[in-house]
Amino acid sequence: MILGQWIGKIDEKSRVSFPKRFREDFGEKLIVTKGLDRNLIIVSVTSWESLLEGTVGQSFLSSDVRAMQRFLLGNASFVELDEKGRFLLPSYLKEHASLSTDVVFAGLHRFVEVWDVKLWEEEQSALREKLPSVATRLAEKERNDE
Amino acid sequence: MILGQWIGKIDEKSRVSFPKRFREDFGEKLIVTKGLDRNLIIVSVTSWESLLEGTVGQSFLSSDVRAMQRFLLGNASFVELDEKGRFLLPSYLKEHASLSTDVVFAGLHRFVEVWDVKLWEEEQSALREKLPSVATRLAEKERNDE
DNA sequence: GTCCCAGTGGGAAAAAGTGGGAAATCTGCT
DNA sequence: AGCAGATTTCCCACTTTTTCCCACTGGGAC
Repeated sequence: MILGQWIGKIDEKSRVSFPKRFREDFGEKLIVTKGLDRNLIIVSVTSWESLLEGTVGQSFLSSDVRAMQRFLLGNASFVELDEKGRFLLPSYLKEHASLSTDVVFAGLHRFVEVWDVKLWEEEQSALREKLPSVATRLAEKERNDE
Repeated sequence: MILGQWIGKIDEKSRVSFPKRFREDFGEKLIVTKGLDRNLIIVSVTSWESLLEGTVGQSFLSSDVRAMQRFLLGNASFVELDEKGRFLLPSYLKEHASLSTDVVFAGLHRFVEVWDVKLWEEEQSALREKLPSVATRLAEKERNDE
């Protein structure tokens, strides 16, 4: 179970330390990709592959398949940690998440999210406002699914 | 698994660097052809035939198959990389994808797409809008296929 | 305090990317 | 056939990026 948060830095060479506590779960090789919000997602190679099942094998004649592939595969990046546990962050990902220097790594069960500190804090305070209604909707959904 | 993106340039002589990270998977000899959108597709010689299965591998008695053959095969160009990993881009392909100087290479599992940077960004933001519905349709399709 | 380790920063060599000259080849025209 | 202009190929030079180290810092344990 991956959880907790950690604050790290991006240096001039776009290197980022991957939190030590997550390293044993993920290994030395990671997949970094765009998140659905202004953030990044890091997953291990093994869970990445299971995520892709059923989408990438299909024919490129379908425009839906092409769209999904462009999002899932085109935006992803395969990175390896150096001996100090750092990896190189591609610039297109850095831009997508508006990362400057200080970033937050948040463990979310099966994957890790990366946020710019500032945006993370904004998200947190926004969360405080909307959490009650979110909880209500989730509860309704759960009831309907049964 | 081919994934990730990279930005390259087309120089005055219509030469383009093929990203290093893709080179080991593709080798020195590539096939470049028109994509179904405003883009190009690059395939390795070895996976070219398997990629075509299900598209042009079918009977030539079907006029749809013939049409697709004309598009994919008729527009294909066989190129070789120079010692610096560059290849020459035929002008009819350059025009098809509206390429100017900066292009994006996106790795999509078995092949690479080439886009003009501007068009790629537009595609990305369009993707953002339609991704939820795309995901739903793909999930439904998968359920029906079972 | 000292030791140790995770994290951070940076130098320098190597590799990759970019640009362009000049020879070689091709093309069309007289 | 022979020439002129354009295109392609081969090669070299410069710039930027990446990679591989090594050194420093700061906090926690002893």
